[in-house]
Amino acid sequence: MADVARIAGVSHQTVSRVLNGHPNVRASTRERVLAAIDQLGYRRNLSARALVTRRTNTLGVVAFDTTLYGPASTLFGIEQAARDAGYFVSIVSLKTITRKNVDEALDYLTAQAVDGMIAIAPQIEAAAAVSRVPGHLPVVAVEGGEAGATPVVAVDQVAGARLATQHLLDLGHRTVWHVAGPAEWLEAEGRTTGWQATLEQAGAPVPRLIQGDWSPRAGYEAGRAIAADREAGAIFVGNDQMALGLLRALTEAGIRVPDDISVVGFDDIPEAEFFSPPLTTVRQDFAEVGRRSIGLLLDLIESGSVGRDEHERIVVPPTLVTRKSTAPPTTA
Amino acid sequence: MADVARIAGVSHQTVSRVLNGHPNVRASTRERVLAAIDQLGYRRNLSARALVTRRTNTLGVVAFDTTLYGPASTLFGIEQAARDAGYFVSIVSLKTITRKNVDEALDYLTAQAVDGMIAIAPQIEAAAAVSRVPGHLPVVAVEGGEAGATPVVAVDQVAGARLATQHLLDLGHRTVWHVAGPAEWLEAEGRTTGWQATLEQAGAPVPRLIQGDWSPRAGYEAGRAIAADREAGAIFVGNDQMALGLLRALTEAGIRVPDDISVVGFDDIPEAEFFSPPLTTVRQDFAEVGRRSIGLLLDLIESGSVGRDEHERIVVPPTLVTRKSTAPPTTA
DNA sequence: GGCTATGGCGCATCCGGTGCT
DNA sequence: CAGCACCGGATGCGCCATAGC
Repeated sequence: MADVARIAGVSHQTVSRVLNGHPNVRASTRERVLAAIDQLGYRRNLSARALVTRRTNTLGVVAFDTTLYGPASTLFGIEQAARDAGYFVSIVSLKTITRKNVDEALDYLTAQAVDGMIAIAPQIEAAAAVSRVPGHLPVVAVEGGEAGATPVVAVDQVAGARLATQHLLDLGHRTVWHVAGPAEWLEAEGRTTGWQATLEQAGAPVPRLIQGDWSPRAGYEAGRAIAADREAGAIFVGNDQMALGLLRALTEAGIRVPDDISVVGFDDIPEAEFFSPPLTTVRQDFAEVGRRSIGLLLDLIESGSVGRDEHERIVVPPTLVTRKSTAPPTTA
Repeated sequence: MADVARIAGVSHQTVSRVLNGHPNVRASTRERVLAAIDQLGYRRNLSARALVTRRTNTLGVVAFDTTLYGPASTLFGIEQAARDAGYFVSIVSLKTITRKNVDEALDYLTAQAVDGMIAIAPQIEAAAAVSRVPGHLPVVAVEGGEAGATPVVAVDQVAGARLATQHLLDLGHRTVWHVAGPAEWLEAEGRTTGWQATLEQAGAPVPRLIQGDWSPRAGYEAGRAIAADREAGAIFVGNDQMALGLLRALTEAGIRVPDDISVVGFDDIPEAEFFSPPLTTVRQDFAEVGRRSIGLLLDLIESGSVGRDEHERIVVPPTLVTRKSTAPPTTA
């Protein structure tokens, strides 16, 4: 910066003023400074800047299993939005969620002195951990639960499940079975809730819940069980991956979809359209979730508040994508 | 830090020494300092530290379409390895690759004064851009090409394609068709090369290449074309997603896999095992790629070299995963 | 060997100074 | 002479390194 000042024939503080868009600089002076900066290829030292401003211009993100389509997409949206807003993003992705794990991750980001944090906290344990971050640090939970005093941005899982269940009911199915995600996941919980509520509201019987773990394998096993007892005519599966496994199991058992059984998934992964048959599913707008969470976080940061007073909750609506895996029941 | 020093009854210098694991500190003093740190919940200011050490302890990663399984997995591996090594990671993910795009991303990370960079550069354009980063900054390209003087860590695409093609040949197929990824992708290029070389080596005819773009839709269209002219008996598809679309198209056309046509994919995404039929494919160890690239980058950083003298290239071997989508040809 | 004092990293910012209207 | 636009000197952020005790 001293060099720039010398070349431009001004003091280094004038350079600083130009850099920070301060008003009290004559246009011609600004030009000269800019020219010198350009000539030298100068870039200011962000560490020094952070030292005095006490802001690192970095946002921390804790994510879980970014190998899955949902988290990866959300992360992607977050990163885009943050960069557009001029923030750097530092990420920690965890394969498994344990209390220790999450605490370490939050600690890690705190050590880095991020200006704010986003935790993709789809599990109960993670959501709880989020509420333990140092009190002065703005935090937004994505897909977090109601618990704790952290602002949340989430897709409306209950509404999504209602969409799926109602769709099957509307087609004329007597009831709808459900293959759920793991119990610790808030999303699984929301979807189960929506499914059950819709059935009860319609006066339909609520079949026993089938537990899965999001994996295609779990879906496959659920499919085999369903194929074995031949009770179900319509199934709402907790995510598309499990739906894939389930379709596979039904195919192997000689059960035709949608002729014998209708299937609805959740997520609308890019592959879903090419399943056999193409999957009717519930689409989540992950990019929007990313954008909204960054928006909320930046509001908190810029307002200087920590946002834990009035627990804000932004909900993004999902939509139903109808394809070929659902049809009216064949009255046998 | 001054507070810690006061509580411990030493100078702030001694605190610094304890923090940096300096040897010349009496054990009892160290204890006192540690106790004081603990009591105050003190964390050192990394900006201040970076200012004087000129190292930010941050690694930059540029990735493309982290929504896809491959990039997401690689990124995950990188992040894990970096964190294990005590580095923060700052990411930029790009949806599309243009020269401008990539340059901006690299610029962005440079501005952040990262200690080193990893560019997941699977496209020719991206690989070229990588060679333009400021000369003093250590860079490793993942999935980059031979061009430029940047060290590279990559899965051996040619070998993978050979595995796939040879497998089909060994089953007795007269030749193997190939649905390739987009031409600008180095991975697509490598796979095509391996496929063609294997055919030529075996004295098998080389069918015309079918172009795809990695998407299930492209695979679907390729599948329709193949179903229409009924020439192919064995197909090596450039990735699993396209293979899914292709399987779908074949199914619709009443072609049975593997009875009528054998299909091999590439990637081994988690869903592949549950395709109809379960897909024989080539597995890439993305986590290993992530680890190796971080290892290489840290070597460069710690050796103070920039590593552009002897263009190192680390190659990770892929493996064939045999499932149900391939079988000997039915001699009709 | 075990410790303390001093200086400086590169920046922003307060405050005070110059020249002009 | 008041008031403004513009600019520079000094100071300190929290840390590490060097020299000294």
